[in-house]
Amino acid sequence: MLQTRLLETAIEQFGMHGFEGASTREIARASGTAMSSITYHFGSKEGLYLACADYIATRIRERHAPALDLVADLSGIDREAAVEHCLTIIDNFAVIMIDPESANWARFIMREQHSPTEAFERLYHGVMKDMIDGFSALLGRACPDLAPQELRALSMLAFGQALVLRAARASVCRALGTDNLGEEEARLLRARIRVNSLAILTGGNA
Amino acid sequence: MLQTRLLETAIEQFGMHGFEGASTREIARASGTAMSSITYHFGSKEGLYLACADYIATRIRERHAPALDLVADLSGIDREAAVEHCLTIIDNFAVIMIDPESANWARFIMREQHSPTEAFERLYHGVMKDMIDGFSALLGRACPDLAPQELRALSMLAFGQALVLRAARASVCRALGTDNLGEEEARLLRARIRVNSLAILTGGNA
DNA sequence: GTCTATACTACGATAGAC
DNA sequence: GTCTATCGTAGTATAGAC
Repeated sequence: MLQTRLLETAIEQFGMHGFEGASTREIARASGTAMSSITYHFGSKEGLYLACADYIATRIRERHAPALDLVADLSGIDREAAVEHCLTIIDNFAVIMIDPESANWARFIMREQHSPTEAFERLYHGVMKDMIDGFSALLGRACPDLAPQELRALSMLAFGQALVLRAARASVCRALGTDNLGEEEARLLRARIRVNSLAILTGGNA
Repeated sequence: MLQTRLLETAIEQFGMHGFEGASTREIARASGTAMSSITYHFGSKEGLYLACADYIATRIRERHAPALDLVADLSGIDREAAVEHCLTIIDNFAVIMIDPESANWARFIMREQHSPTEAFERLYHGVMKDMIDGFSALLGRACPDLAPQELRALSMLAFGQALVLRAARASVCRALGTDNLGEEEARLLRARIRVNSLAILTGGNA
């Protein structure tokens, strides 16, 4: 599919060089087609950029489907199970942050986090909102004494532990004395995230 | 100082639009000078970019001087004091991540985290290395049972909690239902980070 | 040291053949 | 639906006046 090939190349290029820095000529060339195909299929460079946001949201939603199902129905879940579900979701997120595959669209999203455009709206309402809302609700079962606003803050901080593995990847690698995050490093990091998260959920905020 | 004015404008522009996206013309114009001044003072666009990295490293080092002093001499520090110092440093970092002033150079650094260039070397050896090494050593006093590699992993994860406030700023704001992180949100977030960090240091990893 | 003027390249968009 | 050709604009770098 030409459109898909263009989208995946574009996400890579937009992530690597930014919106202004990426060139439609190069995106087309790397996709094995002519630049005017972008105009034809997406209207303009900006149209392509927004289509990338939708594409990313869909892909993430697919990948997080198990986690979203986990929080879909909270009725009759006890506190211990809620804690365990939280740990699973955070670990799930950590795996994605470690995975090299997340590099391309992570950079795309990071850029939007700093100065959001229409593309951020599509990402947020396409997948982020449901993840944050769902996780906060689940967290409420694990930490029943926290106010709603505190739960939302805690959600973001908990994700932050895993996010750093992508957002500050180069520093993490340096700190661990490695070139990239292989299986050994992944095991170490996920284990620590689990221990930390358990302490947060059962110690400090219980 | 013309050079300083150019550097600060450049950091803003490089952060906002990326290396390729930022234009030397615009940087010069916003600094109130001609574009050829950049060539004269920094050699080229790339020279300006690298000079920005050095400038950022120096600025951060200034700002983190109290924290770096804190970890300079660990002799005769007891465990309780080490925990308290860790909490102070993490809070210090959180304040910087919340501060709007960090936005410009944070974007610059984030870009380098994803695909490091020579500029990352200058940032890392200019300030990051000392911060990570120092904090890991301090953490070793707070959590004496952890192996050195685990301490380094834990350091990065602990910073991650604060980093998310800058790296995923737009999502954090949405989650908290606010347009920006004001005093009220800052108080809430810092309090939670402190509680979480205390739980991590004394509960899960003690 | 800072300016103007200019050479050269690459960009996004569009028109029109097929 | 995909291509080639081309237009107008904006980029970096450089040369040379002052």
